[in-house]
Amino acid sequence: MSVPNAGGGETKSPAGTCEPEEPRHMRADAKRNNELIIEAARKVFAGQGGSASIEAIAKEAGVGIGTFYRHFPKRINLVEAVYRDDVDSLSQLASESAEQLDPWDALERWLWGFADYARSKRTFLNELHEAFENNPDLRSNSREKISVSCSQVLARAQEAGMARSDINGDDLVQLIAPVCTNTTIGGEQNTRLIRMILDGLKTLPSPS
Amino acid sequence: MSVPNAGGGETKSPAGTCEPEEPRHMRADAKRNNELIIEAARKVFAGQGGSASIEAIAKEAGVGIGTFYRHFPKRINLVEAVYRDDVDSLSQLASESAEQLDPWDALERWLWGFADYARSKRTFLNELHEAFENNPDLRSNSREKISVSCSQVLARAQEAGMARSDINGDDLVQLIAPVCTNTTIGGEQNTRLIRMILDGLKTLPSPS
DNA sequence: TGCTAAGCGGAGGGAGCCTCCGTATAGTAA
DNA sequence: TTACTATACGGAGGCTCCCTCCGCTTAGCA
Repeated sequence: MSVPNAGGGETKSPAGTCEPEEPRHMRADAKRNNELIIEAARKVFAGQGGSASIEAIAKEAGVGIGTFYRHFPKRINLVEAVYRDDVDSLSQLASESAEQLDPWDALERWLWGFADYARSKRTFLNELHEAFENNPDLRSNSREKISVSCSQVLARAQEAGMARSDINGDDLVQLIAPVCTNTTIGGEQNTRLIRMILDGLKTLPSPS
Repeated sequence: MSVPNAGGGETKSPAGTCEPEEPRHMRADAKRNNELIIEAARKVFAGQGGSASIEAIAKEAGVGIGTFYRHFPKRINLVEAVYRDDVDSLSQLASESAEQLDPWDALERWLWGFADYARSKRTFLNELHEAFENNPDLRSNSREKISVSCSQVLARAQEAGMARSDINGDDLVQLIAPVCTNTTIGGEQNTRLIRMILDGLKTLPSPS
């Protein structure tokens, strides 16, 4: 969950020097609205694309414009928050799947989750690109997190002999992401291609 | 020179089926304004970035808003026109250089011209990306044109024994473009890197 | 020289972004 | 429970930008 304005201070007060262990209390209503806005933004971006108006997002979230801007002073802050939240969800999905499912099912569930994530980025690639430019760490940190999550479920399946071992998490992510973000690949084709990748992943490498 | 609304018809009339040999007469003032707008847009985009206002561009061009929209009904049409014009300039530069200069100087001059072109794209990469999405042919056609131009000057230098022969136009473009579009590379560093590439290009391949 | 298709230009409607500030309330202390 | 206040809410309104519309102007032609 990303809370750019956490700390509740006025916009003018310096926020850079706060002690990290004491993230300053946030009122329950503020926290709830923050989550509502991110959830609404995800929905509206998916429906209307990344250029959707802030008014529409605030309305969908059921909050006023003023509240919106208190939480996300710049539009880019919102894009970033939605993205961070998506990436965090993927990390969580990896942990949950690993706890609850057998190794192959956990891997498959995570990969489908990742495919959903990647597909959802198609509608606001430009905005995301801008967010990356605005904050270079965002890209590298997220990439790292995703790679770790993928490796987590993949390694478990590999150790159980359920997935081929000549591929790593990064490879897999690089293989699936483009298939999902490419706008010329339709939904049905996308699903078929990912199924094929999964089948390949399940197969032992052919002797060269 | 790109003239999206050439033919002077109403916006509603279909423009896709025109005969290429008879581009329908365009009044001299219209042609002049079209060129003025593209030139102004290049200047304003370079100074203010791709999100510069259309008002600013029209003002720089010395034309009214109405005139602007007669020439470029959508903002994206302008981005496309500027880009096409840039690419055409590169083609022209290749031909001119080949006529006027010795093979190596022609190659070098074209490559510096290409570097300028690529650098100028940094300020409106997002807009360009949008234009490519809007019109997929734009990307492939432009890439092809640039590749041809580069090959034209490169081949001449190679035939004269002034440039190594184990590299082709596409390679060279792919090598230089990222160095120029990368926003983390400063102007001075950029120049040094390109000089180094040029030196490498002049050198015979080392035996492996 | 006069005609007219083509082009010019800017007022103004509409939409979106963001600020400002009066009102409401969660959390706390007594 | 009550009273207090730091924190948060919300929307009117100012600003900017996009684009349309339509009356005025003029290049090019007969």
